[in-house]
Amino acid sequence: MCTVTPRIYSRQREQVLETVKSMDLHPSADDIYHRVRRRLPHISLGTVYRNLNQLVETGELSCVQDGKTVRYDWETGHHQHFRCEVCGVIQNVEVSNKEIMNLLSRYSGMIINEIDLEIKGVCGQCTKERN
Amino acid sequence: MCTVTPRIYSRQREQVLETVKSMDLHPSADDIYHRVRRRLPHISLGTVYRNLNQLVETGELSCVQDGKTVRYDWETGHHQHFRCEVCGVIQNVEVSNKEIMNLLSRYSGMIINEIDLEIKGVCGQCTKERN
DNA sequence: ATAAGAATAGTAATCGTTACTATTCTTATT
DNA sequence: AATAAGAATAGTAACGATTACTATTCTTAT
Repeated sequence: MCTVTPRIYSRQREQVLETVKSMDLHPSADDIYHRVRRRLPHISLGTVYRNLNQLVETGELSCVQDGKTVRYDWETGHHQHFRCEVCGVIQNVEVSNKEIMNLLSRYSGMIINEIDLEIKGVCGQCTKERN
Repeated sequence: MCTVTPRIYSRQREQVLETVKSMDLHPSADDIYHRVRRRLPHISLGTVYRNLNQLVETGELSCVQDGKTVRYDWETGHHQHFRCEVCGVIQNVEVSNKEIMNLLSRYSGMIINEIDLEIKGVCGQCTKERN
């Protein structure tokens, strides 16, 4: 039996989700707040946070920790992150978890549930601009 | 010519470093503050933060982001982290960067400087206790 | 002994986020 | 359509981690 948390429609949640989907990857809650306010000028920051958290819980969005701030992402499939140390952009990259797990085979006492890989470097764009 | 940032001795910095070295891995700034106060009861939290940041900059300590708080580590060599989702412990694990980089060979536009891998799961201790 | 300027203690301020509360909105039922 | 239960909201206060500020104290080269 599959109990779904009862959830009521709200224009605010709809707009938060639509807005994240319309933005480049990895906006912060504040970025999203300012963008949503174009459509719903009276929405409050707390509402944005509450809905973002909920949407992450239900798997409709994913998120990454970026220093002390959380950034959101409409790509929810399995992926890892590349962060450019020059311009700060975060790009999604795909590395198979299975391959990473193979590298960890020597650690046998623990159960591995999730792998978070962050690659830091200089993105393609910034590499070009440096020359 | 190698210019070293002028840095003056301070009992506080010495104790911060000694204290981190004497603690289990990954204490937070606040953990360290409370421990250092046993020796230097008048040290201020700001001083602990300032010195921790400095010690990380000079490579005498390393640090990991843990949610919104930073945790410190006297192991400065190359290593990755395993985080237990049950007890919250962070353990250092070693995975060769070269092997991970091989998995990323398809991403050719970017320059990779650093790899941050966080593995989440259940640690050996918690696995035992569950049975 | 002295002077320049690091470093400090203590406090206020910042930032991202969560908690609280009175009010408004959604929805199932009539 | 009217109603009632309880989600969700706006607005504000509070929070935790961290940084900034400032007058005072320490360290060190001279």
